Amino acid sequence: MNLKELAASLNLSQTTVSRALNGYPEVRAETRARVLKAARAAHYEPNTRAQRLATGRSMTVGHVIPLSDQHQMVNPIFSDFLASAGEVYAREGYDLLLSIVGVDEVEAAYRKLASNGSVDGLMVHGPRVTDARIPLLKSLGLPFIVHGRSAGSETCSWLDIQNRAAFEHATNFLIDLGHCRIGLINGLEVFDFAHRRRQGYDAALQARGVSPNPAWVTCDEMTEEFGYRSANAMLDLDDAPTAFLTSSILSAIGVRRAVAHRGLTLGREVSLITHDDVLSYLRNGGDGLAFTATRSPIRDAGRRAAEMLMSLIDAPQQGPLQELWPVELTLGRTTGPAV
Amino acid sequence: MNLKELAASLNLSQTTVSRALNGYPEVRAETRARVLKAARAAHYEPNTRAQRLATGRSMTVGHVIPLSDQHQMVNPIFSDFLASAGEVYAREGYDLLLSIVGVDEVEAAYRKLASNGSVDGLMVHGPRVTDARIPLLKSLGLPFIVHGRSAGSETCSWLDIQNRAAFEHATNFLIDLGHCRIGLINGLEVFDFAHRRRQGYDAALQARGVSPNPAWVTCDEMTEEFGYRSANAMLDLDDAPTAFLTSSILSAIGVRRAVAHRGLTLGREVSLITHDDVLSYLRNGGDGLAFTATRSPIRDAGRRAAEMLMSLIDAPQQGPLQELWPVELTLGRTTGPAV
DNA sequence: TCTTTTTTTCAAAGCGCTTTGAGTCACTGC
DNA sequence: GCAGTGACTCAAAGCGCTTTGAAAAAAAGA
Repeated sequence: MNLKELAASLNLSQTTVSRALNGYPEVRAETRARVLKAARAAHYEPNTRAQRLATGRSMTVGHVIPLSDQHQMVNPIFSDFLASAGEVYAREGYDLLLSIVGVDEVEAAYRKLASNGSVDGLMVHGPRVTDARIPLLKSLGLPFIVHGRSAGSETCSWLDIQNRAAFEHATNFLIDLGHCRIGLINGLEVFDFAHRRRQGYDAALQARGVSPNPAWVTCDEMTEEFGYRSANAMLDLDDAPTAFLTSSILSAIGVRRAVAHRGLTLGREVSLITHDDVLSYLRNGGDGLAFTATRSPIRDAGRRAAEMLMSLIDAPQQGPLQELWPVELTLGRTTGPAV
Repeated sequence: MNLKELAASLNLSQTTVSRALNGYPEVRAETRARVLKAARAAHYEPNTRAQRLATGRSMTVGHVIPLSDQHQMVNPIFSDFLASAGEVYAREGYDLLLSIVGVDEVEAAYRKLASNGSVDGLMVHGPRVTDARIPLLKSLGLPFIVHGRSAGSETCSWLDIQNRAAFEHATNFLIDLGHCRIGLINGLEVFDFAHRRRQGYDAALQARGVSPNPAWVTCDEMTEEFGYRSANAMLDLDDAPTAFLTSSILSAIGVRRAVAHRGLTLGREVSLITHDDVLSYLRNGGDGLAFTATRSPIRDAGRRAAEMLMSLIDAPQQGPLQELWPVELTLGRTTGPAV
């Protein structure tokens, strides 16, 4: 059943039926009711392909997820981010086009999405400190939101959290507890979030006159194993850290394993603060998991970023939308005074 | 730049240009080269909306991800499954439409996707023991692949692993080690995979004359916390299990935490076998994580399921495609003889 | 009653592509 | 010299919808 047939069955023109269905005012209430009833009865659904061609809008937003080449690894925050963003899109009648591409095909993917018109807007994940995608997207003229920041993002729209302040705060908190050997188990510092966290860590150490040590800092994909390995290696040092900062709760779990394996206890001999994206299947809180953490729910970010994108698509000429969210430090059971 | 303009700039008709670009034979090699060169120079990309309307194919596959209502939780396997499936789609020139919907809107979502023609095929996630989606999709006439099985899936296409056999095997293995109190920390048994795993567990106990105990079985969303809680509760019993089976590595990590918390060691006082989907950021193996596990990489499943779907879209009339993958039991350091 | 305004409906022109059916042109072979 | 064959190319007809500009019908005003 298509519009033409539906119109014929009602003895109306396609125009009238289309207007009736789309809520235009130039249709008598009685006629509209008749049309809606018939449409429902016939299970009529307008063909999206035709609709999109006719309107020139694709009613689709694109998420391009870069797949890190070596490990073929998908950042575990994506599923939660996508889930919450997806809800917003669905509510607004938009489709979500997910594009999974190797890290060096990302640029080509954006270019293609833009030029073949298959999306009305884009979400940018995992921005790097300097990121070729930002200038590219600016030049393409498609609305986009960056989840995070990057060089050149002053003039574009983004949603980010205070990574630097959060880690500065966390580091200070550990120093206040008497720790002066603090390990940082960070994400890859080519990524802006990790770079900023490092800056916060460095700044706090410097401000408090605590001397840094390169051996106390590692950066990599934030897996459990990476946390375990890093903590193990650092704990083997003569001047082993007495406290750790991790950039992901998965790495924190790895640190916990390394610590437990040595018969030590988090919050006693070793302290740990992790960043917590509040992943739905890795809740921090109940039952003693309770890492002391800088918390910022990724789902809230996904939801808000999607809303911002919708708004930008509706009114592309509006100035850049930028939101910088504060991050709270929540106390768990993994921090205690230095022994 | 659109086809019309491109054709005009070349003094050719749209037909010829279209044929040249799409590799049809009725074009002189020289002409084709000229067209391709001009297209590249002008950064021409055919408008997908128009292409899809004209061809009647949407070149899109839909993944509908049900969001469990209570916890708003996304199964962590989805991101890996999507990533690997997405690669296949990209390679074949298909888009991936991701639809995140509440668990009771799933049916409506499928119905809509089918009737407005926005996808050429569908992937069905998380089938239940009896699942209304299966008969619905059969009636809709869209190609689809079920990741898992369900009542009525005998006549449709699916890819599944031997859940029942895997857990029967694992249970037998534990019994062979002398364990006769075995806890099962399962997923929600409304889901087919969990139901089958339970069957395997039950069957092994029965066959070996080991008496079951309802207190040794729990089912829920497979979080870390759930594993921790379940193990804790069971270890508090007078007749506490000496071994555990878990349906997810996350729950296994929770069990490990509970066990460690009591000063016990996995592989010594308590044994543990987990199912391992080989999630990219939760590798089992290196550095002592090494759970004894029934392994089945979810990425392989995603890739293969996507290939099957592509094949089904290309030739929808072909008989149902069904693959049942064996699951291997790999030894780690978390199993040992009962004490 | 007749014009003017408003309401309601319509025919037809796109949107940018693919594909059909027909045409042109240069070669063959008889 | 002419039909017969390939090799190329083209004009035009969709695909199913939205939207414009115009017309018909109904209501209002003079």
